[in-house]
Amino acid sequence: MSNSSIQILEKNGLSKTDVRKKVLSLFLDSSSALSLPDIESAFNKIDRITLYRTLKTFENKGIIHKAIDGTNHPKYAICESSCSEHQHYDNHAHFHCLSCGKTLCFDHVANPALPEVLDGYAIEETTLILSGTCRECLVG
Amino acid sequence: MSNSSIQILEKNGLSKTDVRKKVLSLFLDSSSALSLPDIESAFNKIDRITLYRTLKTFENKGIIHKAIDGTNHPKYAICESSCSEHQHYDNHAHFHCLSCGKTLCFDHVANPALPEVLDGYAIEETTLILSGTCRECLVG
DNA sequence: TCGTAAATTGCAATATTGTTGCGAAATACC
DNA sequence: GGTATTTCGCAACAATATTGCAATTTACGA
Repeated sequence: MSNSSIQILEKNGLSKTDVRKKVLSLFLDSSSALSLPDIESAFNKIDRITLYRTLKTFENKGIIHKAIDGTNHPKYAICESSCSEHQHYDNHAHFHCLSCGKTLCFDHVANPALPEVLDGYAIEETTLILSGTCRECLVG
Repeated sequence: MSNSSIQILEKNGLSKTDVRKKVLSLFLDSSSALSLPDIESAFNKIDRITLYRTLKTFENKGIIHKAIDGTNHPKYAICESSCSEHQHYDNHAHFHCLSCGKTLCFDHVANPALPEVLDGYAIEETTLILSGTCRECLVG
């Protein structure tokens, strides 16, 4: 259990409970976005309901963000350090591997910028999903 | 019940059942993408399981396509006429209204083109979601 | 138009995913 | 160390999705 998970909890004014420390460590150690079942199966015994609430708390605080990958199953990943309770700045694309199912943050690919108004529609946010085959699966 | 729904069924070699004709008409008449509950509530009595299967059949045949809008709830819309059982060509963005929840096809906004390989990842498809406030809600 | 084979529908049962309330336990803090 | 507050974990429940199977409907040749 890394030290930084405790630091993150402190920084965000969250109490340092076992569940939070464990889940946060998992995110810090993981290179891909995690779904609720992913997290559940990473521990031998963890309450699903607590997990829902923990993820919601983390998301509200700007510690993790939803990684939209088009699968209709929410996944989460650690946020940029600039994210806060008040605003997320995770303006990057996510890559979804159709072979292994993993979803990764592509921090180096920004979501496209669009005019604020398009055909009378107010565009507040853009989300870009890339899908294909990841490096590991290509090497296979 | 429009005539074209029957034509579409014939073109795709599907038997012309009541459910299929009704659901297809609804799609043809609708300006926005439809979720399963949307369709369910449009008719006074329709079996949910049949609906799941009908949508899957239509999707496989290239009659409708999933409109990914980041909500984790699948929605569907009528495909381009060029779509077939073998290949979908619906390469456009979808707009999701955060106010009324409706999702629309933005046929005039193409999904971004990306290199086939990026950092060792094979990109097979890109998906673009625009979210904001739709025309109707802005006026509203 | 009728009869039969094949496909589709709708019900039952079940699995999966997500939510709410509340008492028990853990944490924060004096 | 003791107490107020927060969090956890169980129970119950709601919503969403899937599978098997018998009954109905459709397609189609006679």
